[in-house]
Amino acid sequence: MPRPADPHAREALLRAARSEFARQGIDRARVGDIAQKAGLSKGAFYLHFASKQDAFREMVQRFIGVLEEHAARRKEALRRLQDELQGAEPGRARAAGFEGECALDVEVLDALWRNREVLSVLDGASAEPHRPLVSAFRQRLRDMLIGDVAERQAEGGLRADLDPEAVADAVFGVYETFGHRMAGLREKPDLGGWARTIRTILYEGLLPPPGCTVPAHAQDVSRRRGD
Amino acid sequence: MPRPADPHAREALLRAARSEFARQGIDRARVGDIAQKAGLSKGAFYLHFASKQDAFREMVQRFIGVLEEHAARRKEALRRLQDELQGAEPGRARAAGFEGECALDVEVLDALWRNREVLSVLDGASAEPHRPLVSAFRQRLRDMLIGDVAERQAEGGLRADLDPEAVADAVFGVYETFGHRMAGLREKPDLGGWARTIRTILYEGLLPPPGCTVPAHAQDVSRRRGD
DNA sequence: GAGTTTCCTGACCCGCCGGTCAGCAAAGCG
DNA sequence: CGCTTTGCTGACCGGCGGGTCAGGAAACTC
Repeated sequence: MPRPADPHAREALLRAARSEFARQGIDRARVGDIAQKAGLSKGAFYLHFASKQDAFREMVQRFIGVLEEHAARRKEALRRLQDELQGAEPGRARAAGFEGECALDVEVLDALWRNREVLSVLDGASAEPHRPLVSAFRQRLRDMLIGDVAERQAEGGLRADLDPEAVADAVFGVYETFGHRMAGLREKPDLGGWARTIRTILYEGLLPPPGCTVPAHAQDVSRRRGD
Repeated sequence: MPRPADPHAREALLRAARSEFARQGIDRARVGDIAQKAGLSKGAFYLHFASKQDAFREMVQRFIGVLEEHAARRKEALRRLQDELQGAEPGRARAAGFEGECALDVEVLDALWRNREVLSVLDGASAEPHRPLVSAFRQRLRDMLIGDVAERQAEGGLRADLDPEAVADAVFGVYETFGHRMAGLREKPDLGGWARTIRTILYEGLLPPPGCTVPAHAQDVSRRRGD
């Protein structure tokens, strides 16, 4: 009669793996330390995973699943929001649309917060032999984002004079930097505030809005200065 | 009479080191391979550097120097541009200012292009024991950027209602993603186009500009949809 | 309680590689 | 050319750690 595997072993090993990967990087993380952290042995690790790299692969695949789930839910929620706001007065629709979208962004940021160790690990895994897996992961996210942007541009929601790939990369970059910020925090930040800031920067840009009290001369010239 | 060191040895070793670091990551890069790539021996490597980590540190410090030099030159060039555009008609000043700034951005992007291997290395060095050095490097860049943003906000060039740290992080994120793009390219991209695209996204945001032909209703609702 | 099967353990093996060092030779002066 | 000093070489050493495996024990059925 076969002995059933400890149902928690695999999860514990994965949790320990990502913690050690985040702390030491994949290459320097030791299987012995991972197993010990999980309360198991090296042999147990190798029962569940073919190799360290295998554990890393599963960690990434799970994270992809999380992000794709969020993307699907967000898409559907945006559609429902759009339907709800039809017929509403443009001003109210705009404000409610913005807040609604920010609320959805908060969910994504929350998922990033809960997976901030994974973000750290992925950060430090851009060289061989991890590169193919991480490149594929990034490209998958990028493709999702590019599709989104192109769709929004086609329906007039985003300016259509910019290359969707460039836009997607800019958006990706902003989220990634905010993801980095999470790595260094002990407590959950104000994700609502982050969502509004990110959305404002991405939608409206960094220039002062029209009607600003700065002298037109100073504004016209310094306005084109950069970061 | 002391034998002078080969004047090219250190440079050759650093070039080889960054190439191998970019390819394999610091931890998996082998000193034997680095030395061989430089046309020298392991012993020669250890004559010039205390350790692999030491070579990495010098690589990062040189890159900081490059970026700081560019930041200083850019600051000075912007000041000169500002003086030149004083008294000019606002419309012309704005357009000329934008193009002038893009030209300066091209120089920064060019520096990133020439150091794209370093960008790759830094990408993959976020775990211990490299973390302190890389975090310090990033924080230094971030501080420069935050200072810039705060200054621009104070003089009305950038909208002042956003946290300068958040703005700096967003800008940093965008440049970083475009830096990533460079890693995968064989030939220099159209940096002028990149500069304009980045500047447009950061200054004006992703929403369609006023006067767009999309129906107001569709625009008002879908306008608040996101990435 | 006995028997069977599988899970888990942790000692072990082997290859790898960072860093060392004895010795060779290049550089340059007198 | 001889001598001195230092740069450079590459064999060597020792520690490390990925992965293996023989054996113990847990799980479960009869």
